Amino acid sequence: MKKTNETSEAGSVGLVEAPEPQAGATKAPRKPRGRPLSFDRDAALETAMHVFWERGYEAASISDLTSAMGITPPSLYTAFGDKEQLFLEAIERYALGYGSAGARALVEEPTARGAIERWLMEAANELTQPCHPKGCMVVMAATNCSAAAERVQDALLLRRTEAIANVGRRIQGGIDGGELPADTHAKDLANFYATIYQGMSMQAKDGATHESLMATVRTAMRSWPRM
Amino acid sequence: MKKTNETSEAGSVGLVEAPEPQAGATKAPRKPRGRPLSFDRDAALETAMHVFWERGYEAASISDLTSAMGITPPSLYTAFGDKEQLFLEAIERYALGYGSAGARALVEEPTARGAIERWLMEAANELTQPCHPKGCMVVMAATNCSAAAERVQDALLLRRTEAIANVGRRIQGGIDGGELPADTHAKDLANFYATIYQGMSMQAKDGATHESLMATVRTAMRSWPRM
DNA sequence: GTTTTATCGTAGCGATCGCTACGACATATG
DNA sequence: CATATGTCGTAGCGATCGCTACGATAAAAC
Repeated sequence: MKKTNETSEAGSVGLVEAPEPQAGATKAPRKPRGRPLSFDRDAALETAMHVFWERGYEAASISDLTSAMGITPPSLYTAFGDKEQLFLEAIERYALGYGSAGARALVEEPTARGAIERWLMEAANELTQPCHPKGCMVVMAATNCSAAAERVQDALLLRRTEAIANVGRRIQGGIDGGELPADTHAKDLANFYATIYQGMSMQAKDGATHESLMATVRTAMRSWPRM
Repeated sequence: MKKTNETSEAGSVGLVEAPEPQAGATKAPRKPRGRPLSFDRDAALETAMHVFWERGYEAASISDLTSAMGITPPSLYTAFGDKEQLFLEAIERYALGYGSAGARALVEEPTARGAIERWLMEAANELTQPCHPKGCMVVMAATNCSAAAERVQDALLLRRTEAIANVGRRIQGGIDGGELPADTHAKDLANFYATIYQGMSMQAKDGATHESLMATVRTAMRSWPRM
């Protein structure tokens, strides 16, 4: 068996920060034994992410991926395991990059309302950018798949579920802090704004403009509970 | 060439009402020449619709379809043309059946607000029914496809666009009739509630309950413009 | 009855799918 | 140097995809 997953994990961590060689560490950062990869693994993963983002998990064929990444099938399988693992790495990369604005808004904004509003306004901007595929990859990349893609669908569903839970916790914090009425149902409100976000993602894929999504955000904020 | 599309059209019309033999009409309802179909075309189409609804356009294979419909591939191609035409017929059937509640609410309700609210409340019920696939077929059945499915994607996009336009016209009618503030932007408000509907469809596919979607509808109606 | 028309079931077409065997090649280790 | 390790490109595996040729069969037209 080949142990490709080891380097695989290191690669996705390397997106955040380089694996700093600790001074006097026991582990030496020695080079691996055999012939090294002849391509930039990170750049190839970035390209694969865009292909999956554009086409979806199953519609993106190995042929689509390898030609876009500039490598051959054996190289892809050596570096990433198989199609499913490559997709999961691509999703992780997406979540840490393009898809990270929402989580940042939730922890950085002082009020729950400000956090939700910033999340959606930044989404209106990001989902309609012309330099990458429209819509949210976590929402759109595996909506209709065959039974063979169940693991991938479950992974995306888990990410969506956890994101909504984070929104709910932020809202509950607002309730506890007196920002929102005490009788506010945090989960329902979180589901509402998640519904808005997922709907915006589909609208963006259907060609909606940034201005159109911004209007939707403004309208959605009118549903924010009044004290 | 075989002329299967002729009977094809008649079949989808027959969903609404039987082709009544007009008294003294010039066209006699004579039987077709050759060997008749050995299966119920309407029932087979209904089954195909459910398979497409459950799996999506591309993930539903001819093998999936024929085994569910209880027929062989040649019978499918004789009766429906090809996979694309079968899907388009299935979508038409869906729009006239399960997906027709929204259009009905728009024309039947006396107020624009009542129409939108009834549309979404009925959607909350329909999208979560356990006796058929979750979510809206027009929204979900071709979200991530290969380039080969462009025609199908365009057909669904057209249906979504027209549905939103209908909502916009109903809202504009409410503005003109004095039900809504004169400065209300009908298209923006229609896009907002379409975003809600499409988001609800994804939530339903992710396992949301009827009660959860109803809570979202109630929250969304708080965004309705106040006079 | 014969002829014509059209669907039937069997069987399989060419294309593409995800994936890999295999020998050549490039690197670290001894 | 020789050896071990692991990626390289070529070429193609078995499976499935959407779809169809073909002879048999069932109905209407004659």
